Amino acid sequence: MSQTNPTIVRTRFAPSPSGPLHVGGARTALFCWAYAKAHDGSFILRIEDTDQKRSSDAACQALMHDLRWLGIDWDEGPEFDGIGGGDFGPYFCSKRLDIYHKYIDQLIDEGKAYRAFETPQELDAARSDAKRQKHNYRYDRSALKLDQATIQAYLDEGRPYVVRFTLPNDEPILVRDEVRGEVTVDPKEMDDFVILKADGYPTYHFAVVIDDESMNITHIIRGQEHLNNTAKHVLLQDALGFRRPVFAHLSLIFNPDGSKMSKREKAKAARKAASAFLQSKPTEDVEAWLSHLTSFDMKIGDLVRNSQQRHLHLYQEVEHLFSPTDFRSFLDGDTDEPGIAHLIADDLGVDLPEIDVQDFRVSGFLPQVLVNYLALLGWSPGNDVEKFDHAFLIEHFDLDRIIKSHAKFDRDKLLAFNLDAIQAMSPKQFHDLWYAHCREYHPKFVEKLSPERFDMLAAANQSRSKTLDDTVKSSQFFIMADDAIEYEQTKAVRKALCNGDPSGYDHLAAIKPLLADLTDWTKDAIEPVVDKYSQEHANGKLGKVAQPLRIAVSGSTVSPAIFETLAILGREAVVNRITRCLANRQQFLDTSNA
RNA sequence: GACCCCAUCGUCUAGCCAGGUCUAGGACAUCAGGUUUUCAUCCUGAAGACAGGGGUUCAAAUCCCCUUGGGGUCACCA
Repeated sequence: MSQTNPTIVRTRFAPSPSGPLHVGGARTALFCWAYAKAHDGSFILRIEDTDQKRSSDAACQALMHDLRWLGIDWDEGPEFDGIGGGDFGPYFCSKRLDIYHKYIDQLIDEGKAYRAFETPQELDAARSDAKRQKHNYRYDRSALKLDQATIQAYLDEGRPYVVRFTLPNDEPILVRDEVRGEVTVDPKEMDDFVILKADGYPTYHFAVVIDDESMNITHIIRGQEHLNNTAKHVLLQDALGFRRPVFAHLSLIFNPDGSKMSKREKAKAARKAASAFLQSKPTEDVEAWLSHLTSFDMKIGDLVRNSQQRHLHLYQEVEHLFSPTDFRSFLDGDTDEPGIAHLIADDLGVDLPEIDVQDFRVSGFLPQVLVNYLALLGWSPGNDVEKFDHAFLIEHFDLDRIIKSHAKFDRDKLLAFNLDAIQAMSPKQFHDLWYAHCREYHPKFVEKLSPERFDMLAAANQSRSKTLDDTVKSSQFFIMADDAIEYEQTKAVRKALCNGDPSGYDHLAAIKPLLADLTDWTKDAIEPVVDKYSQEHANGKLGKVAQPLRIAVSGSTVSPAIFETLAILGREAVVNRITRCLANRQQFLDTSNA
């Protein structure tokens, strides 16, 4: 874009602190940030907390935490973790009420806005009437016909009112959008919209216009859901004599099935899991399960530390426990409360779809990978370039390569990118990251493994970790008690243990003393012993011996490379587990034949 | 329903604005083969798209129109 005047680029991300940061919001923030940085400008974070009922400080903190985790730092905005501040504050709408009121008064004085006294109920009724008669609802401007004496009388008696903006004329409204081109909106599609709510707070439309002007915002990059609203903003800017910033509206991100990515996804998945679980249960069991669920202590802090409930959100400040009634109405689909969805999912051991930034964090995605992927979802640098970092974005990002069509979120591709990034790390980098992830979300891993063993496990897992979390899940047997290992009743396990002559069990019995006698318990010492054994007794087929060993120590056919696995577990655990596996031989044969 | 936006492999996209070099390129996923002590990797290969119809033009994935399909907005939410 040609910048003819030397205006300094200023972009802003203006989220509402009413919930966790959604990937869609994160992408908007990323694009605002990238554009500002690419043009030597400033990126501003402003908290749009004009909805008193839904805003919370905890959500705001979580939001900023997520932004910083992604590496999206703001030049101006709320102070947080060493950044923020600035000369155009306050950066919370709720602290700018006097500014809004000044402009509201101005508009009323100039006859460009007026007070209206209808109640929300009256308006709802009028709206549903209009809907029934199949025509579009527009506010009928009856408050405009009120004479001054009546208005004064209403004000004197303290009747609540809103302020509406008077639509100026019938001229089509032209919005220039950097990604969509010129969009015209017929004012007949709008009505005298509310700019000040009865509680004295401005609506989004009003606050955003005032704030963007007073904070010198030059470029407004936001989701396409605001495209229609932009006409209102333009009208307001004209009425107030404000400058008109550059607009760029981003298309939305969807689920692979084409549905909108929203918190409802979590509720849907949790309900599905619950109904599968409840299917065959008698009524009393359902009751018992519900009361079991309500017994969780929902205090923040504990929640996040508790690995069983690691998905529960930082932002949630739940004062009271959910009641069985809450759960029931959730299961009936009357509410989509994500807290309940996570409780159910954790209890049932199912994964919920990741839709919020923090979901991706607990799932073990790397922030730079998420940023890379998100940038690619709606923007393309061209030339088949796909992998890039923050610095590349700062260098190359611009509005002209923003994609106009909607995109579906492809989790498999994200996963592939994450694996690539993990494999590209140095062993030390991976170790440190994996350690931090375990300490945060799986503290038992850090507590139960000695540092030496933890280090070995990290090294053994790096190249097979699609996320920081998936190898933690598949490595549970490393921290289990020897007698807690359960042998999977699967075809693969049976085959490895029972088939052939000698069978896997026979090999285990034969190799056990060789391992028990090993004095130097390292990968390099174990390997030749097992290799030599398989040369002599299994036609050199290492798998014939390795698989039974793997099952004996882990309970399943999946683990890191076998010699590393044995080395990490230690001789005592390995021998114990082989002994126990052999002792279970008859029982295993009986039950697996049954 | 009204208005607005969008349309290239299953998915994300390059190519489109400045029409020919496009028998449409890449990535993820899929399939086949190979490597490997399991899983995951890794290597090689294959299959796979210009939504449909009209124009404009010597020439259209590229420009225009219509249809169809998808999405968004229509709050004292943002």
